[in-house]
Amino acid sequence: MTDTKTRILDLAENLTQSKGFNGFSYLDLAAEVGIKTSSIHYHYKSKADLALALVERHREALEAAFKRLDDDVANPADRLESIVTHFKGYIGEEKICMCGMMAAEFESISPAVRKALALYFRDFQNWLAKQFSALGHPNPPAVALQYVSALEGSLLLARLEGDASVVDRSLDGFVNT
Amino acid sequence: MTDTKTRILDLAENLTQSKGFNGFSYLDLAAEVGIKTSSIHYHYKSKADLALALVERHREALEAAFKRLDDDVANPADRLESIVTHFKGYIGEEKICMCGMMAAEFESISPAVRKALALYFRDFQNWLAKQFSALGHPNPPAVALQYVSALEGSLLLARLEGDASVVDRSLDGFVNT
DNA sequence: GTCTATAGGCAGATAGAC
DNA sequence: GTCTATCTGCCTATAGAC
Repeated sequence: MTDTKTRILDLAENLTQSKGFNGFSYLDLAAEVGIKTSSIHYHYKSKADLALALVERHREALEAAFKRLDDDVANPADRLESIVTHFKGYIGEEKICMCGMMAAEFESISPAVRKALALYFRDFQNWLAKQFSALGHPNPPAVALQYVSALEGSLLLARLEGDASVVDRSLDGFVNT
Repeated sequence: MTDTKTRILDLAENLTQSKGFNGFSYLDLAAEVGIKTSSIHYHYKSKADLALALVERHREALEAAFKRLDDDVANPADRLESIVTHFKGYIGEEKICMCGMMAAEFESISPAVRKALALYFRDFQNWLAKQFSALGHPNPPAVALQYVSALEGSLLLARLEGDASVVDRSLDGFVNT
């Protein structure tokens, strides 16, 4: 039994990934949760507040996922594969990366959310750089940026083509085994 | 003196690149063109019609740009650089690739527009593959996909960071000179 | 926490005059 | 081609009762 506030956030995350943060309304959330829109406002006063909560929780979840991978998976190449598999899973549900979506909606989000988004991608790159470093790459931060760019772009193309293998093929060659 | 229909399309293209296709209204267009919303409807009966016109014109423009580059620029590496410079120019205006933006808005666009978008990216990759082929790459179509993915993703990140060099760095290494 | 009721604004779209 | 006028519907948000 998850509490209402969490259910709202879960739902909002899903909708953002598929339709974009501007692609759903408080009414969509309310209908699905089974309450009224005014009750959604009780939990998140404005939609901008919801956006910030969404990105901040997502960044924490990313950090947690990294920690888990670092603990459970010995090989850096396997860690990368695990992350990619996660993102590939979005395609089957016609979703993309939530933060990639919000980056596309850059013009309509608040400075606070922009900062949180930038932080998300920097965290992502920092962790990737560590993996590439462990794999012996000469310039880990550079490869990390290329990797994130290719991943985010490939998700757009993969959903368009309805083919998750686009993600694999876009990231092929980064890990030389 | 450009005609009204073209001015509408130009304006819609700009707005799509910055705010997204769902981020502007007929009222935005009307105010800027200096006519009423009903007049916009005269030129493009529905917003879905406008979307299709937008993508189809954009694909034709891309083809024309490729033809010009093929004619005017001898070195394939220089052609690629020219294309990248074009996309980098978007960042200063807080814009991204129009078709990348629409790909993010995938869920809210018609099947016809989805098809047109897919065609755009396939054309793009075909031309890129030709350049990589001329440069002696062993697997041109594969590199072409990686290149487009990295380009589209890097535009999202570059605008977020307010730094066009993100695009350069994301595409570094594709052309080995 | 959730409700009812309501506000003010904007969306896409159409009918018909000029 | 452009206008006025208008429709229906949805949006975010708030006040106040329970």
